[in-house]
Amino acid sequence: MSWTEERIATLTKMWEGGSTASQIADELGGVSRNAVIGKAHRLGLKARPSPVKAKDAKKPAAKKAATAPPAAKPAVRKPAPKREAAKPAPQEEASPAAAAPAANSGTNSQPIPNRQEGLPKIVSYGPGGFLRQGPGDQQPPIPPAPPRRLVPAKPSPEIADKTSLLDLNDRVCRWPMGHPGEADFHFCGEKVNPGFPYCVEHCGRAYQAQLPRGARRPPPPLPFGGPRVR
DNA sequence: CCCTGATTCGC
DNA sequence: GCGAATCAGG
Repeated sequence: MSWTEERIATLTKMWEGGSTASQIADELGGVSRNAVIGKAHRLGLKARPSPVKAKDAKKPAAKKAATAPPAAKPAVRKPAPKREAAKPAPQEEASPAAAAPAANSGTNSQPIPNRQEGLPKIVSYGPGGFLRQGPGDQQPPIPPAPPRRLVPAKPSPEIADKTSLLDLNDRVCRWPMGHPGEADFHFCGEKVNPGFPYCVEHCGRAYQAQLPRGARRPPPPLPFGGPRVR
């Protein structure tokens, strides 16, 4: 399985959208969680609330006994030995500075509460790999009010005033037109169905019944030949 | 235990 | 460039 443009696009969107690497890997299929993380890092998009504490001011360069540790370098990663022997250097540095009262106590603010707290919320992704939220995430009622007919694509008049990523706000339809990365990729841009991220027309397409992640097999009939080609 | 992301390093 | 193995925190 290779990293095509679309797979990378989906990975990027989901990663930035707050999905976990496992979810992304599951969605993409054919790749492991580690592959997703590795790719994300290679793409340069990292920095997300990670469980491992963010060491700062300390040198983490004691991991693999980097430069020239005196002998005893296990080096090779064996397939299945027990834990790698030894963390060689305890690395003791006596904090010399007397004062340094560290007045950075209030700098811990992570504006990223974007995590499912065990809720069975269903998060899936639309045609362009864009976050698609369930109706319950917005406002419980409000029937999508299906349109009379579904026209293939007739959102904005011309591509001249097409809705770009920067033009998105919570009043215009975020339905992607085309594929990310393409020259004329844009968004629907219609006035949204109040309470939804899409216009009335695209709500009818976005909010089709989505099975839980486990029992989901055939992708729903999405337009534009969505990114998932399994 | 489970989960998470980070990192390393052989391929 | 890729990703399994590994690490490390929650």
